[in-house]
Amino acid sequence: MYSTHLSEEDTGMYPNSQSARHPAQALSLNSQYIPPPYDFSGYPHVPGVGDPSTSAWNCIYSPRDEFPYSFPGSSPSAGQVSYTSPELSGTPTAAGGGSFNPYSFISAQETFSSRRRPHESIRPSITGGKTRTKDKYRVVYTDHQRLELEKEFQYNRYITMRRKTELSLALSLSERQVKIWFQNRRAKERKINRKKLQNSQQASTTTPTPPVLGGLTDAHITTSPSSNILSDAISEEY
DNA sequence: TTGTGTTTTACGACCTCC
DNA sequence: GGAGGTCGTAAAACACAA
Repeated sequence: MYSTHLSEEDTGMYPNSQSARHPAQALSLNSQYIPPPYDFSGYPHVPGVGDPSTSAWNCIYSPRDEFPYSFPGSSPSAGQVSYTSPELSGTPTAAGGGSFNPYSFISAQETFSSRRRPHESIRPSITGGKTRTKDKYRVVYTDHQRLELEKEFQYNRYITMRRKTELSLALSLSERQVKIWFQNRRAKERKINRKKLQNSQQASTTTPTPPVLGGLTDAHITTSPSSNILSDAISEEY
């Protein structure tokens, strides 16, 4: 039923995927995309989660050499993603001592887990494993994995090759999993935005009050990593 | 419990771009 | 041709009301 070829990159399907092109520069959706000037001195986008100057952000996301794109109307400096949800507002502890794991947001992970409590038995130990097999159709990512992916997503809707590689290593996921997670995450955001747009349209037709989400359109999700949409979405989802 | 609805991984099909 | 994009979907995992 399902092909078993998956996890190509676990076996090296994309061993050196150094594609020259970035999707954000090529896809049609790019009509919405405006590469902003990036001046990420530090990592200002997740105030509640990481103060670049004091937290693990510093070492992990140290000067992002690779974030050539962002979202229309957004500027990272203005884009203060607010992890308003309790789960996401965990304060990252200083990066875990010594060993190479730039993603040790221990407390964040813990707080993140308040809602979902995936079965331990199926927790992914996917490193290099197939993920859609008969007895393991899909794995459930750990809260930590999801938190880090989410943070990256807040920073940028489209992950770069380099960050994908870094994340996959740090989170013990394959690059393919990271890529697909981002695809799914964008789809989720579009879905949320569509829903909100519908709701606001309905509201505007049924009530005299102006729509709260003025100007919000799906396409523009894109607006900013720090958009209310997203914050809301996060709040809703986690 | 269990039934039901929603969310989360993962994929295939198809598209665009280089 | 190969990479990654969206879209639609399958099925597991999960939440929650009855």
